[in-house]
Amino acid sequence: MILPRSFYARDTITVARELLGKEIVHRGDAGVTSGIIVETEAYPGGEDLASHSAAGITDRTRVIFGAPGHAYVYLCYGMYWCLNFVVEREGAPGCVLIRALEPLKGMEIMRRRRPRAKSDRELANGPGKLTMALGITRRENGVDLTRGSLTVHTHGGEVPFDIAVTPRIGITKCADLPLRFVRM
DNA sequence: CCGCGGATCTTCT
DNA sequence: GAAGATCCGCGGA
Repeated sequence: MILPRSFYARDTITVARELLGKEIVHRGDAGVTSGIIVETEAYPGGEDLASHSAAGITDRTRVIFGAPGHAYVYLCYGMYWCLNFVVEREGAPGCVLIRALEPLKGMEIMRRRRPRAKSDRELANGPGKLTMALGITRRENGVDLTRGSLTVHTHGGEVPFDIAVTPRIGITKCADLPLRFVRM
């Protein structure tokens, strides 16, 4: 089942936690690839200076202030694409960074896109790696996650799991907030 | 396994 | 003009 827009139209931390265990599916030119979300980070906006939306509405951040259930894709360090999901109600900023996937469908396609991966678990165990594995680039910025080529689904047969909570990785502002969530 | 530095370019100051 | 939500290869333990 595709997650409905109401799933995303909630507070950032709740959505970041509940995205763990869900399946991201991308239908690209090479075929279908997918993976289970195992690591996320919350970027709630507002007082959080680490959130891109702290800069206000700009060409880059406009999508973060828009309707929930859309993708926010940006270029990191000039070389890597990072995938976020827009959350909170329309007009309120908030997004969730997808930091790692457990590869599921289209493993052959992902291996071709990630020639440097020495094992299957290295295919998508990082924010830049998972966009490479799924073939996600600027083209996907702003797309609707409830229809189209990039969607998020429930994943049946999921057994309960623990969630580890830690500070977010690789930031300098608001670096101590416990906003990173990892499926154990 | 761990730490270090280079690559590379968009965005905001 | 500088920083930045990263990755990879290298060298050492």
